[in-house]
Amino acid sequence: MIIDRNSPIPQYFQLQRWLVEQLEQGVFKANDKIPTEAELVQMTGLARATIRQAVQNLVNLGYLVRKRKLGTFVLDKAEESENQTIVGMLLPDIRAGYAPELARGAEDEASKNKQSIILCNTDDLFLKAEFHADRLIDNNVAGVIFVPTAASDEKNKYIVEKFTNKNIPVVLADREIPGHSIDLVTTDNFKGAYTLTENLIKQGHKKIAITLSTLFSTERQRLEGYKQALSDNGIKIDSNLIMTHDGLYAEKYYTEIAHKLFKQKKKFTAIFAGHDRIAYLINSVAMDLGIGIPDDISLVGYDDLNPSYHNQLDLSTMHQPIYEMGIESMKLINSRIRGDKSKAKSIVLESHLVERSSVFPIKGEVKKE
Amino acid sequence: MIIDRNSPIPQYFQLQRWLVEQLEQGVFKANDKIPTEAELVQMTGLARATIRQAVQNLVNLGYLVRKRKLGTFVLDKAEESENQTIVGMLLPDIRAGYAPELARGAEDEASKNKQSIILCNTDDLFLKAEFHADRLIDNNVAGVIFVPTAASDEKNKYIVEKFTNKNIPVVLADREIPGHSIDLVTTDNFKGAYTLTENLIKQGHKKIAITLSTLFSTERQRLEGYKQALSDNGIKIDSNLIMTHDGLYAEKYYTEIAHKLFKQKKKFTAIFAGHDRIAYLINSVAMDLGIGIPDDISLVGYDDLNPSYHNQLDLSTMHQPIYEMGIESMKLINSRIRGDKSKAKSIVLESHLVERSSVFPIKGEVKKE
DNA sequence: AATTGTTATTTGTATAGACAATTATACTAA
DNA sequence: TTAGTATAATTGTCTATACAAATAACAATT
Repeated sequence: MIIDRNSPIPQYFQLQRWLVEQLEQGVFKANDKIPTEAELVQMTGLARATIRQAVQNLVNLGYLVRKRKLGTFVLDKAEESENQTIVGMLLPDIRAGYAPELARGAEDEASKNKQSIILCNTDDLFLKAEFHADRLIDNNVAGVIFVPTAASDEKNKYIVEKFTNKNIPVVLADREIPGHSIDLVTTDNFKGAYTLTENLIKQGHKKIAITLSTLFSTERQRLEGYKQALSDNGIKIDSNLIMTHDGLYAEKYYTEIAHKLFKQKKKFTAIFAGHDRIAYLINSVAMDLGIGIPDDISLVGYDDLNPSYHNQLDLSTMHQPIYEMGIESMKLINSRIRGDKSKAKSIVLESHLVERSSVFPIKGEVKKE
Repeated sequence: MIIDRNSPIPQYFQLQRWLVEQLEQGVFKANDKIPTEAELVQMTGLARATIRQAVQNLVNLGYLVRKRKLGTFVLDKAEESENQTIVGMLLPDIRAGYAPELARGAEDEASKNKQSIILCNTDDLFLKAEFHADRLIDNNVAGVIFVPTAASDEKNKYIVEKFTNKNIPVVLADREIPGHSIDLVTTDNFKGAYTLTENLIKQGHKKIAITLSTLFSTERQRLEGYKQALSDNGIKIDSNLIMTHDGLYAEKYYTEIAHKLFKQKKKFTAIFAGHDRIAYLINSVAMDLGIGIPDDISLVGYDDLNPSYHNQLDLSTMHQPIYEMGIESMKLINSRIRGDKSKAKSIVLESHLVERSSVFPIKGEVKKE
């Protein structure tokens, strides 16, 4: 029996639930006609007004459409809702680093599905991320692409859970949250840094300085790759050459670090900058100090940002497919929006070395493959 | 009388309209209790079920809340709707030129009001702008910030009208649509180019080449400013030194143009690049050709993009307050969203000259102020 | 002072029946 | 063939009535 007249649950609501069940089980399919009100009266024994109340609610909820004289029909939920969704995107700063490229990749993929992206700048701060998260939830975003902030893993997890608690899927882009299994699209920063460092070693460099921030999983992994490459090549790790700091990227910091490094110039022949922006900054400090790159010191970066803009430096670097990262993040979030409940995925994209002219091979020391 | 029983308009709908009218006229104010169903039965002579139908619709539409035993109350529409709005932003490419800075300014101002921004890349193409416009309308944006595309004025107007026909206000950012009076936030490109050109003249340059696209109002105005400055200083305009093209920005074009220019090197001493990206490209062509800037040729740009990134060139340029342009665009669209019906405004922000070292003063020719 | 019970008020759910409006379809007339 | 017309099916609007459920406010009890 469809309706239990002794239940405390309102009968119109019982009917409503039953109808939704039929829809979800595919008994009534998209564009099908459901039984007429008269038929439902027969089937349930309810008054027509009660039937109408249930059906009206489902019309309001977007499950059904009524057509005069024709009957009541099932709306194609997928068509109506899967498109036209809005996806939130939380990234550090749309002006800086790889963010524009990432946003563009995501937006291009979104456009294909007639989706839209709401863009939020976190400046890598937990509080801003939280603020934007609440707004995105209020705006009923269907999913979120999140570049974790510089805050602790717990705090980043907290942001993710704000969404997942409301059944809004989240995909992390670029940076992971260690110890938590969440969908992720990134590159292999360990491997990339390993390759980059090994390339320096092959060109005869043994004393390689590195400078980066420890706040982000990506840069920490690059540090590990660097260390491993040194170890594997029998080079002792010199902690004086590892200049980490635990703050956000700021010109002031890295200018200081660059100065400190150059003061002990004789101790190293190459610098591994944590990312391209650091590399460009180091280059400009070097110019100020009259140090030539690559003549005096070799320099590599990581990211391969917009090389056309600052091709005066001609930086050797590890190219990350940022645009593709945006696309893949969007594809993954879409599969979650469509209801893919499988366990968390990590999509790891391939980086590749881009050799330009900021590395000077040390004569007589170049190893052959 | 509230209800006209002879009208063909359903009585529940008449009542509904009457209630909305009362709400809008402030007869029932926010958080007020409206008459009970019993009272409305008395007032209208309708059956309670009909009353309920009208009230239920208004509950669904978010005008009212029902509270058992207490009555039915007016929701504070303003609180619910004025904030939480979404503003659309149509710009050429979030990766390129001033777009990131503009987007960030707009987003920061939006955040203050708990608004969100949907970002769309038009690539300066009419068809993409149209596609995104439809999506923005579907997403019920409350307003739109639009950087006109490279298409004709009529086509850009058509995009604007798509929105205004649906009562969605539009603010143009940076570029205007000549001949159409629409809210605009920009800088004075004529004056800026005039100042920039005059500065070159003061430093002894008389033969100044210029290269830019004629597709955008901004660049056309810069050309006019350049011409006027030459005329006012008694310098004849040499059409051989004006290299315009009527396509979108593309490295290929400007590389060609730069090569053409440098072939007739002796005819000029300075180049006015239509914007910074062109300037950086010209610089890199010059480097390839072994031409020194500023030693052989002086170079100025327009925009003052991210100078920290490519400070090898140290470009003299006209600084445009792009971030502020984003903020002001957002403020203006918000005043329209809040219902400001006054006539179209043009907000013109101040640019200023940034003198760096890409201009070489020609000895003995420098004029004094 | 705190708890429990009662009452009146108001919205919530439900029935049975009537007529109106709309429109796909079939039929009819030009 | 086309245009108009009737008809039947179906949803849309409306009435009158009844009882249920929730709860603020008050009263009674402990």
